[in-house]
Amino acid sequence: MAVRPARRAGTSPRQWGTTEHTRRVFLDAARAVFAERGFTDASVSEVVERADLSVGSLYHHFGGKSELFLELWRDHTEAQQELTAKAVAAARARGVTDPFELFLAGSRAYLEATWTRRDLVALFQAGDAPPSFQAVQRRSSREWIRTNFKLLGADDDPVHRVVVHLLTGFLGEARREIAEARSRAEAAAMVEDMMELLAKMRPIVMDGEPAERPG
Amino acid sequence: MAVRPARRAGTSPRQWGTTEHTRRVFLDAARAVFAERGFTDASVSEVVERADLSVGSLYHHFGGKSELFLELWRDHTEAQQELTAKAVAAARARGVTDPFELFLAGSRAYLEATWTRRDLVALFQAGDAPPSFQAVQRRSSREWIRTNFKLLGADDDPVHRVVVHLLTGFLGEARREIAEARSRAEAAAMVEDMMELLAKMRPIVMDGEPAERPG
DNA sequence: GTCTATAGTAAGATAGAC
DNA sequence: GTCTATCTTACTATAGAC
Repeated sequence: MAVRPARRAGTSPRQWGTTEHTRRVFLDAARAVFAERGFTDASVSEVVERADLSVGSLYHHFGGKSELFLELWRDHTEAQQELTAKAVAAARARGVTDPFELFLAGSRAYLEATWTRRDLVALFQAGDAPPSFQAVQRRSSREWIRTNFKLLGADDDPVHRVVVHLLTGFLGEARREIAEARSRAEAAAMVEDMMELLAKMRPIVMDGEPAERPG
Repeated sequence: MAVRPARRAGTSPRQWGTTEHTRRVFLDAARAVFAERGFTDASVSEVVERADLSVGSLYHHFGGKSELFLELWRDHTEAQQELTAKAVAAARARGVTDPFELFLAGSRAYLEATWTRRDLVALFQAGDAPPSFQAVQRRSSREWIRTNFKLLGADDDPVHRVVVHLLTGFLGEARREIAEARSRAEAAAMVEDMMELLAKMRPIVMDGEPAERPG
């Protein structure tokens, strides 16, 4: 933890934080405020107050309330996607080749990561967000499914889009439920239930392709 | 169509609209404005202007922007639910008893109704809505599935909730796609594709129960 | 009971000094 | 890069005519 530069010290020469540090402080404050109040009811002033910085600085770094929210989301999803991609790579290294099995491995990692970040999961799944958010999220998850799991080819027709939505919707809603568990153990049990359900979706997703025989 | 009472006519005695009429005028204006701009970017003033009424009147009848939006949604969903319930009743009258088949019959009617109301479907599916909306919508669709289709019993555990979400999410997303079709014919074709996909969800929804034999 | 006009308030956004 | 002071917009509330 870096110590925040002293402020309001008239005697010492003014010290400024680095851009990276300031952004981090703003994002941490935003996480707390948005998680507590949701997007609409959160005020820029409260974030500023909590960060012990100024409105102008926030606008300098982010451009506004919506952009701050989106930045928080980007941070969060990047971490999640990295985690999932690693799990898929690990499964592949163990010799798994069936695409749906790889998808399941990634999904498990994704669901298991929910509990430790449950405040953010609940926030982004709650639906209270800037106007553009749902569209951004939709684009992002479509891309994510495509690049990580390569299950649905490059087709971009309505039915394929709905299948992708079905998967991301399922995972999102499962996370929402897991985020509300009362203990880490309960959350772990819910992951197992959800994985069982997800496994049943093979015929919908794979659309007639037979499962590969193991080893 | 009732003729709106003349306004700004200094000579004739002032005529007022009835509450019912005024509400209707506001709701029609709100439909146009919200459909064009979404919830956040729509302004109360623009709705008032389009309705050719006053801000105070709007607040008198609805209480605010969010409530106006919710009222519009209620209007819309009530109509949809009635339509769906009728289709299920009709199927039952034809002798259909398999619960999943009844569910399919209702879903078909629901999807087929999309095209003529595509502005509202797109609006409510877009995700730009007052803070409380997603929660309201979630509660409503859960109840709707439960009362109309009686497929999932009274269980209220996480897995069942996710299955319900899977169904409503699927139907909602399917509608979003259908609403964007370029012609009524294209929309009709998409309904068929979506119904085919939905039929594949039987094993997930029915959870092991065998299908009934026809006849 | 219904409507108009107008004032109040809150919060997002910006300008410009340091 | 940071901050304060200020602007602007739009939701909200109310007084009072008809």
